[in-house]
Amino acid sequence: MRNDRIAVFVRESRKAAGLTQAEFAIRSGLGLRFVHDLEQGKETVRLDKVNQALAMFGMEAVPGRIERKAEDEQP
Amino acid sequence: MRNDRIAVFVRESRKAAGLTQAEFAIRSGLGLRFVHDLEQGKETVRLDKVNQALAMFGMEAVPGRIERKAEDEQP
DNA sequence: GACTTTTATACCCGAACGGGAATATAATTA
DNA sequence: TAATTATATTCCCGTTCGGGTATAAAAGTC
Repeated sequence: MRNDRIAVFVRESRKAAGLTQAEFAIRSGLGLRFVHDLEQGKETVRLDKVNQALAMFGMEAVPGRIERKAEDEQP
Repeated sequence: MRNDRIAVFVRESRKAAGLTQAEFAIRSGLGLRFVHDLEQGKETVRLDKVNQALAMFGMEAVPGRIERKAEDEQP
């Protein structure tokens, strides 16, 4: 599993909005299965669906510099 | 066609690197067809492939605020 | 600890992605 | 303008996504 940035963003935004995956699926017009997969960081999802989810929060997928997690840093 | 941010970024980065679509396809391990589709802004591409392309420039798909183009602005 | 809600998996299957390769069209260059 | 190179488009087709639904597991509540 990877692609945490988008997965984490969607999950946290959804929770912040007080929605369950099921509710979010309905409101966004996406399938529950997809919402789950997306939040799990599934890498092979389709970009249009990802954007459909991000659009719920005024966001979209854009290029961003890859950044290491703190744990991976060289001391 | 939509998803210009990623499409434009890949196209311009590739050209800046002095690569043709064919060369870029080979180096990135992606299909020529996909590279073309991506640069055309095809929306239904798979995220892992998009990231595979962006990774060539140290980038990845991340959530970003949707921004209108200047032309769409209300005067 | 029993009950309710939410999240995680599984299955079936139509729809569509993407690779490779061939060809057409457009853009560069000599 | 002819020749060369790059980009766009098309075909065949194996692989896989994602919807819907059912169920299991986990998390949260009283």
